[in-house]
Amino acid sequence: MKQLENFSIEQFQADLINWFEAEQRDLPWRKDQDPYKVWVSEIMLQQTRVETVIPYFTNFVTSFPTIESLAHADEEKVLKAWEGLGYYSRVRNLHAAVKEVAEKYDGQVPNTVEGISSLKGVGPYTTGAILSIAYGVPEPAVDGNVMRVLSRILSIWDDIGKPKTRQLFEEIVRELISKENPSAFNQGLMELGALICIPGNPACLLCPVQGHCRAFAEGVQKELPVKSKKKAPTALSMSAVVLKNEKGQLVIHKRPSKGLLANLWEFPNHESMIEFSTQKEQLSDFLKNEFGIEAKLGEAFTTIQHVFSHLIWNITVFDGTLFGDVKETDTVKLVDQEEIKQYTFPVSHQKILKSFLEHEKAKGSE
DNA sequence: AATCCGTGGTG
DNA sequence: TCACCAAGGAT
Repeated sequence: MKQLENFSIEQFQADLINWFEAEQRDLPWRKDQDPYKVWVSEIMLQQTRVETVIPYFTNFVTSFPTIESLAHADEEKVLKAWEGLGYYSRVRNLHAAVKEVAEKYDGQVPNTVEGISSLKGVGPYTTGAILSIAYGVPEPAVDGNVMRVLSRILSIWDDIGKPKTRQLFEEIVRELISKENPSAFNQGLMELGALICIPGNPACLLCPVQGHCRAFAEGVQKELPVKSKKKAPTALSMSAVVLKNEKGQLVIHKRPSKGLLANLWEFPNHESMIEFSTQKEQLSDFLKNEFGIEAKLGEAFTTIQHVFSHLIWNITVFDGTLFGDVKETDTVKLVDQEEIKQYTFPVSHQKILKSFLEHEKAKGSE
């Protein structure tokens, strides 16, 4: 492979692994090599920072310490343990995959590429990560860190935003990886990317493999990796309503099982026209048509902006009072302020609830 | 291949 | 402030 010509592979492996063994962070998923816990950590770490994951991981493996316990756990509780982490299909896929492992593999996480990669939510990166870390199998685990680090070390100018580029790096890692310690090698690359070879201003003076780095030798480390820009998120105008009955209960709705924020609960809301003057009428029609709800809508007591990776919600939030009763179903419920804690809400609707409670409090103290 | 899918931290 | 981003996968 031409990218590795004149590259000292064995010395690089040794320098990287020695550094990792000496300097690696003390992280909760590094206390043992339980394949289940390695798996959970890798799913949580997808597109999510280590500091964010730590408390979620600790709580999750305490609540669901084994494959069996997660396989038999209630869906609502599993989702609740993920609340606020984002990318909620990860936990739905993890739950389904763990059930499959419990049934098909007698609770043993597979140790082959075919077995692991066929599990829901487990792609090329996670396959390599579990195999190398939990089982010591020399498979590449190419994530954003690995592409950034190797782009610099080998001075590779391919766009890491392109799917094809990941395959190139997998081929490179197949030749580069330590067969003796693939776990430390793969984790070392990622740890280096997280601590030293960071985006923007890499700490090259502290780098254990500086002597191997072609980008550093050429002084172009800040130019790498090449990464194409992503499309800007599109803004959406939304209306939402916190509806209360005479008992103080609130109306909540469960989102569909597919798509954005699947299976999470929310306050009734819909996309609305921008004209502020007609928002309340639109919302009133929506409530009647969608839920058969008759209500007296009050004031728009707050506006909330919530930014997703590909969307921006600008939500105008009304309060309101129910007329008569609401037909409760699997997807529409009336809950009091204690019961509501059992339901999983996206952060955007947590903001709505918080704002509503402050609004009520302020009204009450007038 | 390009887009969808969350959230919170950062310079 | 805001553009970028962080241990990706599914479609």
